[in-house]
Amino acid sequence: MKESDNFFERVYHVARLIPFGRVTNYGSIARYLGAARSARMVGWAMNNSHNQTAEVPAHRVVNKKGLLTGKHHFEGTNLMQQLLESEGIVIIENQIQDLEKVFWDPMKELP
DNA sequence: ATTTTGACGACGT
DNA sequence: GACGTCGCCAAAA
Repeated sequence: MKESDNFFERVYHVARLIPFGRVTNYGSIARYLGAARSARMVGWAMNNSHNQTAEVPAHRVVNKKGLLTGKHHFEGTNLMQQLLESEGIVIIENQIQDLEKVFWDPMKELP
C-alpha cells in the first residue's frame, strides 16, 4: 500500500459500489473523485486492480459510449461481456444496449 | 532522466 | 457528424 494508492483505492471503492445489473463510466468515477479530467487514471487503476486483494467489478465499468473497451484485459475475449449479460445487461458488438437504463452515476446515486 | 503509451473524455476543426 | 488534438497523471521502456 502506497500513499499514491489513495486515489486508486477510491476508484476501487466506488467501483465496488456499483449495483448489480448496472454500469458506469470512467469519467463519472473520476469526476466523483474530484479528478474530473483524469478518466485515464481510472482506467489505469482498473488495470492495477488485479493487483488488489479485494475484487473489483471492473467489468461494470465501461467508457462513456457504453463500449467494452477494456474487455481485452479480461480472460478470454468475451468474459466481460458474459459477466454483464449474466447481470441482465444486453450487449451487442461490445456495446451496451439501453445504456441510459443501466447506467449508474455515483454523483447522482451516492450522497 | 526523457519519451511513449494508455480500460478516457472534452473540445476544436 | 466524423476526425484530430489536447489534457490528465502514472507506469513501463
